[in-house]
Amino acid sequence: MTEAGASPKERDPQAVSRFVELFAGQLADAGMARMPARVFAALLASDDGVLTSAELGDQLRISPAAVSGAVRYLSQTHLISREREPGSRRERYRVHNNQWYEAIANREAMLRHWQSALREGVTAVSPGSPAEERLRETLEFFEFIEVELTEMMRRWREKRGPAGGLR
Amino acid sequence: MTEAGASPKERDPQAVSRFVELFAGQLADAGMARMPARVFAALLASDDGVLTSAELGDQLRISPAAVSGAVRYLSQTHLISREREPGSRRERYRVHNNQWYEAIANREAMLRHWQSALREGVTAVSPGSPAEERLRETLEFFEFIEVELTEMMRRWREKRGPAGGLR
DNA sequence: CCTTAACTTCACAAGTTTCTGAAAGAAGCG
DNA sequence: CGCTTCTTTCAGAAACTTGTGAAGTTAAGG
Repeated sequence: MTEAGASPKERDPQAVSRFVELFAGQLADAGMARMPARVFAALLASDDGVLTSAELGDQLRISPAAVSGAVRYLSQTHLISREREPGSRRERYRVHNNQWYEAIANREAMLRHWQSALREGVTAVSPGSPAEERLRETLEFFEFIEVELTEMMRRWREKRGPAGGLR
Repeated sequence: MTEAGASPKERDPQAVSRFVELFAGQLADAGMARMPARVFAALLASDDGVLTSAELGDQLRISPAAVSGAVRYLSQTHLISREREPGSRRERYRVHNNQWYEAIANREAMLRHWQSALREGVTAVSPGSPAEERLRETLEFFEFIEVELTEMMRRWREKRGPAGGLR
């Protein structure tokens, strides 16, 4: 009854691994570096959203060094947090159930950079030219996006839990 | 009076080039390949939004081969269109004033891929587990985003011109 | 139809990124 | 305190990416 078959009652490690690699590949296509993407996907699919360094290295068949690099990146960008297993020297890494997509959706820093580059562009072209109008309009678009994204995330939070953000 | 100085009355090629490289760098950080990003930025900052292959190679100091590769990518993704200069064998490339940001904002294909990966993930983990809930919620988030993005772009079009989309 | 200008394709060299093994660095536990 | 277990850092090998030159293809214009 533990064999492969339709509608498994239990976690299917092979299928999970397939998902992890597939989803990680898509994160990578979207610009995330390969190892961080794999580690993040593995955590997403883990039972409790928590894995140790050793478990990660094991599942993904990567060296401790690779795990180290990946989790450093992920915790710097607040996609995961590290915690120490009490009474052990093992580190555990956890996905934030209710915050990680905000981190993804929130490209505020990026938008600001784009905006500032565009302001520079506006001053470089001839006043009154089509180029100037084009750049101004693009700038307005990014300002629009910035406001919209903020509101969108507010709506998501509301929809999720009128109770509040933490779970 | 055509020298460098404060508030130039005319287009300042050096400043434009600085903008092009800066903005292209940011597009590259966001995941666009280097050459397409530079070509696209150059078109954005060009006076009429139109440049020939030769002009592009000239301004960016890249080979015809590099131009060719970049414009192929850009026109495949509908960020620019190619047109033939009538009575000449030169090709011209043009940014779409009112559509290119839609192309950027419209990550529908990407969202669909993420969603389908997540659906696969949901079936791989144990039913009723926290993992299942986590993946389901993530899936819902992306479904939410998809709807929101569509509405956001509709609002942008409205705001731009009640007149209509073409200019 | 031949010439020639323009664009495209392709193989490869140069440059960059990525992951590993090895060694060094922390920190629990006796 | 020192032993042991885990994590981090770092230099370098391997893999991948990128842009070029050169050859090939297309089509305008004589």
